[in-house]
Amino acid sequence: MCNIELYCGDCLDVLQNIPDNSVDLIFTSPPYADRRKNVYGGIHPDKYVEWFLPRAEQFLRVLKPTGSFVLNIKERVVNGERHTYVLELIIALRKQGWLWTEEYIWHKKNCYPGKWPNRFRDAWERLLHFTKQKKFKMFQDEVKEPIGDWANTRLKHLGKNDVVRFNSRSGSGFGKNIANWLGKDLVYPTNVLHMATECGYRGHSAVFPVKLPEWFIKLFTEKDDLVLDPFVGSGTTCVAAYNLGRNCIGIDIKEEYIDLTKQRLEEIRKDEEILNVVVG
Amino acid sequence: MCNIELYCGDCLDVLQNIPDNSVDLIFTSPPYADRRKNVYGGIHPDKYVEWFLPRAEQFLRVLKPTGSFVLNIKERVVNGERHTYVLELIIALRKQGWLWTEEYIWHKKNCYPGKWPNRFRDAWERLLHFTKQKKFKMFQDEVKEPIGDWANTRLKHLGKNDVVRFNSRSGSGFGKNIANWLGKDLVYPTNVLHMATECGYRGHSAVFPVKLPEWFIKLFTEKDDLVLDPFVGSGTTCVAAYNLGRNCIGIDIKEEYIDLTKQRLEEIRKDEEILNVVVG
DNA sequence: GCCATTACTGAATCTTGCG
DNA sequence: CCGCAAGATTCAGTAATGG
Repeated sequence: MCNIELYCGDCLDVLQNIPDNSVDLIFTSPPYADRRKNVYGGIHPDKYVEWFLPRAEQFLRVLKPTGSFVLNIKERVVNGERHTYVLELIIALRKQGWLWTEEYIWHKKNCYPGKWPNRFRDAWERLLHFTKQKKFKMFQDEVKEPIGDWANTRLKHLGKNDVVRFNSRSGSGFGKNIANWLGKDLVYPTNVLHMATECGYRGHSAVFPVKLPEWFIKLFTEKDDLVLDPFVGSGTTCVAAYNLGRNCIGIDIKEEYIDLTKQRLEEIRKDEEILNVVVG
Repeated sequence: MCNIELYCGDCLDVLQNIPDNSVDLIFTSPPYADRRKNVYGGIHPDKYVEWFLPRAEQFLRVLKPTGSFVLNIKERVVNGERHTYVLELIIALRKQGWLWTEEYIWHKKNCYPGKWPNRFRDAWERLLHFTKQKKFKMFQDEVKEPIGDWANTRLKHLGKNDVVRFNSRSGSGFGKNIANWLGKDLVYPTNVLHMATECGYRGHSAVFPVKLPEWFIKLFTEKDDLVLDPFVGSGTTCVAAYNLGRNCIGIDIKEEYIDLTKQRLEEIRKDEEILNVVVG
C-alpha cells in the first residue's frame, strides 16, 4: 500500500498541519527566481532568500533528525552575471540550523541548446544535500553502479557466441564468469550524476528525469518511508516515490499541477490496491 | 618566441612590479584551505577569504579590462560539512569589483577512491570565471569538440605531440589535416569539462591535467597574449601557455616549485629559440 | 603495430587512539 | 574534552610489459 497525499496551497501554510519529525526525505526543485512568474508571482532574485527561509523553517521542523533535504537549484544569469542568491541561500540555511553536508552535481547530458557570446550552454545543476545531524540515514549499496571502462572494453571483446552462451546457458562456466563480473563489479557512485533531462511533460516545462529523485530516494529512504515535495510541479518526485514503494506528500500552490500529478499517478498505477491518492 | 617569466615570492608582493592592465588571462589553482600546510602555512578555512582578498585586488589591477580570471577551487569537508569559504569568497570578490560571469564544472573522471558513511567520492571542482567587464575576449571556436564516437576513438589514437602540434602550429600540414578531418562534426562545448587528473607523471605530481589550462587559454587568449599564474605549484599552467605559444608569468612562494617548473619547461622545449625562461 | 594484463598513484575523509 | 596522527577504505586512469 502506497499513500500519496496531494495538497493545493502554499507549502508555508500547508506544512503547518504536518507533525514534527515525520518526514524521511525532502526532495524538491523549487521555483527558480524569476522563473514561473505566472505561478509564484515571480520571486525577484534579490528577495529569493527572504522568500525561501520561512518555508525552509517548516522543512526543518517536519524532517526527522535522521532525514535528508535535497534541493535541486541553479542560479540564473542576471545582467550577464551569475546571481549569488543560491550561495546566500546556502549560508542562510546553515544559520537556520541546517548542515550543508554535500553538493552533488547533476550533469545534464542533453542540455538546452543555444549560443551566447560570453558563455556556453549550461549543462549542470546543483543538488544541495542538507541534514539535521552529522549522522543520518544513507543506504549507499542501493545506488551502486556497474564498474567503468575496463570492464566494458572487456565485455566488448566477447563475441556473439559468448553473449548468447551467457544468455541462454546460465550454467556454463563462461557465463558464470561474466555473471560474476557483472554482479561483483558494482562500485559506489561519485557526487556527479549523469542524467539526461526529460522533454516537457505535457503542460509542464522540461524538468528533471524520474531517475533523479529515484536515486536520492533509494539512497536516503527505506520502503514505506515518507517523502515530501513542497513544490510538486509536474509531480516527478511523487512518481519516483510511488515507483519505489515510498509514501509521499506533495504540495503545490497551483491546482493545475496537483491535477496533473494525480492524473500522472493514476496513469502509471498498476493495481488499485497499492496506490492511494488523497487530494487534501 | 615565447617568454616565460618565473618569480619566487608571495604574489601579493611580486605583483606590485607588474603594470596595470597588462595581463590577458589569470588561470590559477590556489592552495586550498588547510592543504599543503607545509608549503603555504595552511590557511585556516575561516581565514581564507581574508587571506585571498588582497591578492585578488592585485589580480584585478594587472588584468586587462577585456581579460578573464579563472579560479580552480573546491571547498573541503570540515567537521562533516562542506565549508562555506568558497561561497563567501565569490560574494567577496563581487564586492571587490569582479563580475562572477560563470561557473564551469571540472568533472574529475578518476577521482580519489575511498568510502565514507555520509558521502561519496568527490568527483568535481569549481572553475570560477570572473571578468572586469560584461564584454571580454572569448574565442569559442577554439575549443569546439568533435561529436560522436567515431571522432572520439580516432582522436584517442593521436599522440600528445600531434595534438600540441595541431594546437600551436596551425599552419602545418599535419595540423591542417586533423582540422579538415574533424572539421565536419565540431560542436561547442558546455560548461561541464570532463578530464582525468594526471597522477604520477614522472616525479612531478601534477594536480590538474595540462588540458585544463589549455582549454581556458585557447578560449580566452590569442597567440602572444600574456597568461598569469600567481600560484604556480607544479607549473602546469606555464606548460600549457608554452604549448600554445602564449607568454606567461608564473609566481610561487616556494623556490622548489619555481625550479620544478623551470625544469619541466626545459624538458619539453623543442627549440632554443622559442622558449625563454627568466627567473626573477 | 595491436591488444591484453599488471603495477601504481592520487588537492580524500571518516574513525580510532593517544597525549 | 579537545586536537592531532595514523589506519582503513577504494577506483579510474596512465605507463610499462608481454604475447
